[in-house]
Amino acid sequence: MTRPRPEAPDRPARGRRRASHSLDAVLNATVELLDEAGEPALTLRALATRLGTGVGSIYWYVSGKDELIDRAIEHVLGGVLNEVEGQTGTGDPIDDLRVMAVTLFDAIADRPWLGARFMRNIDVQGNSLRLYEKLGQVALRLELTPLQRFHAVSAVVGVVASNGADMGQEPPQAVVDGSVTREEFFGHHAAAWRALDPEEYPFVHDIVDEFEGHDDREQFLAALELTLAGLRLEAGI
Amino acid sequence: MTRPRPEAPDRPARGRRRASHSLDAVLNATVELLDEAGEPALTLRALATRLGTGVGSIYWYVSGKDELIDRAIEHVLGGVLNEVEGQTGTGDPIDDLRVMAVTLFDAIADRPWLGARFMRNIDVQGNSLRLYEKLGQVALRLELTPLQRFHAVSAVVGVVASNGADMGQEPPQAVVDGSVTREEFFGHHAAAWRALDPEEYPFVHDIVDEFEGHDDREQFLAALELTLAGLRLEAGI
DNA sequence: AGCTTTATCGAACCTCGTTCTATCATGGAA
DNA sequence: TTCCATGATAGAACGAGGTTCGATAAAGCT
Repeated sequence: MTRPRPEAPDRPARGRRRASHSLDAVLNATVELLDEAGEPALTLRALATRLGTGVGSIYWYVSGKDELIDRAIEHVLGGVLNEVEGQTGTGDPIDDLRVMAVTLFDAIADRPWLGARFMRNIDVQGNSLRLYEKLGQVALRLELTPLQRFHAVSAVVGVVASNGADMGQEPPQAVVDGSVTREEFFGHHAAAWRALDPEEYPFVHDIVDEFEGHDDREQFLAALELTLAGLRLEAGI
Repeated sequence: MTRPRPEAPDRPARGRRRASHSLDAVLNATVELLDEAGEPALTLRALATRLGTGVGSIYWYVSGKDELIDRAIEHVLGGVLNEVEGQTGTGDPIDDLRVMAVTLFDAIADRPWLGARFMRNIDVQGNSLRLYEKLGQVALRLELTPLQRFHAVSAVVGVVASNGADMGQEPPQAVVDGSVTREEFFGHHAAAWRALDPEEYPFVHDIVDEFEGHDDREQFLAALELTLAGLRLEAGI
């Protein structure tokens, strides 16, 4: 986690006199498109159409599609940050970490496209850095060396990102046309797994039932719990 | 983790009489391109040129780029599987899990492009499933419920994938032109972090030294250790 | 009134994945 | 041997997408 970005020379805050579009409008429309149909739906032409403008205009606010997405992520992360800031309890640090991690995860679950890039690049200044900091401040309350703390926070972010990224890739047809439900989709594969040789695939047979009815959130919570338990042990509390 | 693929109707094994190209050749060239310059370098035209053939030919072996990459991953995962199969010790299950996870991670570190898609889609039949199974067989030696086992293996895979995916996105210019070394790159951002208000960003200041000199592998090992410690606790050993 | 900066627009360009059609070799059937 | 189905190849053409460019207008400044 926490790899910085090459540099994003933020445009000088110019006075938007009669701004028909402004960066905010572009970002809002971007988020709309992403929410509605995920990353593939976000094309510059579609965005321009929605904004009632030309493609070229977008390039005045943003250097390209990459920056567009990065800025959109920062945009929605602002909301998440507010949510997280409201819940910095003063109780057990591990419990606080859990609450914050779950909040992050739920935000991603709501916007699967976030999962793909989430927290992969922490800019200097920005909401992702602030989120990282907020998480870390809880870790400051643990009796750890700075290195241990760095690793601890990275690990927690990793669990969120890893399980969150998973949500970003739902089965394609199931969503588009409703021909196959999620149950059918997983059921189909579970059946294939059950058909495997039990001698050769004992583990797959052992967990196929759990796989068939598995819930992404529970899976995330379980992974988080393991990491937090290890952390509690390391901190000796 | 472990989301199955929509279905890959594997082409019937036809006799390759005087096969000038064969699926293997295509896959090898694909892996070469990916190794040399990552995913963006893999275009069908570049692949065709390297094979000394036309783009259309590739489509005879593979249904499209997606399947091409999936098959390429399966291709290299075969080697990883062999490595892993040689080291299924009979000692402490947790130790065995660690060894296998580290082997997986190192394989990804060698081929950063693997990180992005690694284990995101576990096909029915295939090396990724076999790897998953191998990991799981170790977990079978732990006193856990099937659900706990399912979550445990998913968590371990998640740690590998999450930290492995991180390697898949090194700073771009640093590799292309050697104008900026890795040290300079991280040093630059560390400096920016140090310039932040210590009151507002106490955690960032606490760990900035560790960040500046951080090592991806150590970070992965630390995260893995936390998960394994939690697992050991859960299994009561 | 000029001139510069800010902002907009869409045509044109280029790359890429994919499709389509033409073509050739091979191998068995007649 | 001849002929056709099949295996296999090649590359032109299509369409979608990101990005560049030049033209243009509106707003501020001198």
